[in-house]
Amino acid sequence: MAPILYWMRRDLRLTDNPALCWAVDQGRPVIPVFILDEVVETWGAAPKWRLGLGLGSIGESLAAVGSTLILRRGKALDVLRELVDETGAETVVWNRLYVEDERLRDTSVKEHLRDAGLEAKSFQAHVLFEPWTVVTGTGGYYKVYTPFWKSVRDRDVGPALTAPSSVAAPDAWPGSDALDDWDLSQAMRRGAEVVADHVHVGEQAAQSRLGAFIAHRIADYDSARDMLAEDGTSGLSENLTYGEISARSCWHAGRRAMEDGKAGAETFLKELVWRDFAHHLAYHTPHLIRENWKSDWDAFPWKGDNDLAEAWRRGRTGIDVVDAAMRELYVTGRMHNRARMLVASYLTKHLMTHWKVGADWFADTLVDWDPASNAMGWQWAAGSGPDASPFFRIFNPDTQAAKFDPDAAYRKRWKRDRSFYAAIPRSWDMAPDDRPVLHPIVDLAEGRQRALDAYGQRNAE
DNA sequence: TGGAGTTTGGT
DNA sequence: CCAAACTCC
Repeated sequence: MAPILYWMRRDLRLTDNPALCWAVDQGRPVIPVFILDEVVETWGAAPKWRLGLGLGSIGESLAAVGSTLILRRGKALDVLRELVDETGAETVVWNRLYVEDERLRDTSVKEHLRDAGLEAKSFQAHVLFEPWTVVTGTGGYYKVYTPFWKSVRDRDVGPALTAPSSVAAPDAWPGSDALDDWDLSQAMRRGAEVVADHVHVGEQAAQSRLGAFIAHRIADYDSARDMLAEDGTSGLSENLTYGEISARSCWHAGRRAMEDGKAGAETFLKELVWRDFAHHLAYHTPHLIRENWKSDWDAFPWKGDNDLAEAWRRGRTGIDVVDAAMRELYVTGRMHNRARMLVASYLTKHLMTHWKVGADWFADTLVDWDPASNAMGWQWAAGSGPDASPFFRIFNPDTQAAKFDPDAAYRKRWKRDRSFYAAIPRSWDMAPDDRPVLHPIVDLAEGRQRALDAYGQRNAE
């Protein structure tokens, strides 16, 4: 019986996995494959490293249901063709993605497979609402979040699919690379062993994280999620980006919490929909990822990468909360959402540095990096994006810290955390006895005014 | 999902 | 004197 190739990408789970479920339901052998392909090769260091952990975990999960994850490296289409030749597969299935490089790849793969007489099927799994299904009254796509939210919040997302209890194996497995040979940690030239203490890898970890969040934290989510020192967020971004849990599972959990009268539940649903909105925008306006969404920002006198940006990266700006947040980033591979907004505002406004510099750095260092959310977030902060904060909305890091870190617990925690020195890029050659930056590299009032002046000048032109 | 400076209306 | 309201950036 001809096996089905299941091409895994950002869907490293068994539960609520439409492509996998469909394949299993055909009653034919299924061959799951992950390809280290032309798109994945472009990822930054931390995402690649974290991917390796995720692949290890889903490999074990697949083994537990009688299957095997095949690992191959190469151009996606070439590898799939080879596998078709090797296994006699007549069908290839996958779950859809929406960012341009992924979408161009997938469209081309589908075309070529069908031209070769194969069945190629894709499924919705990564987002709650596919970009082309959310349409404004005038037939366009949404550019502002709130109307987007209102148009989707009452939709039925369908039930989550149960995980297959067994996955039929082919008579013979095609050859597979060894995960260790890919050396996905190679690019991570900083302390992977430090970050490893902070990641929650795999489907089980994701589900228990969701469970704990719903049970203990969602009720206070509204206010607690903004507090820098509190564990008030769901922490699920890391799992969602690799598809270790489905957005739909999170959605159902949030809806149930809302029905149980948990106050913060709707805010959690809104955050899930922000993630969808990012993919909506990335699909309809692919340039969101790399260029100013509003092209009139092309004329803005951004500084490119520069010494101030380097101080920002190294957590040596002299602004306590900014430096703390950058340390949190290296040690944990993540950063509190409020801190992300704050360091992004600081880099783009006070340091007048192009948002791409920050976005690229996040793409290299975050274990929860998501191309759509990252680009949307940075453009929102910079003012160049759709539904963006107006440029004059400049966060004062000290004021923000006073509001969201009132007892300075967050700032103190990361100032004192010595593991930072083991977690930073080795090339930085920084040591605990380095003299701390006590004086801000840019005065907050001056930086704010300089940014406002540049904005005013640009508007006057 | 602002901040800073000013006005206002209460003490 | 102070905080809420308001305005401009």
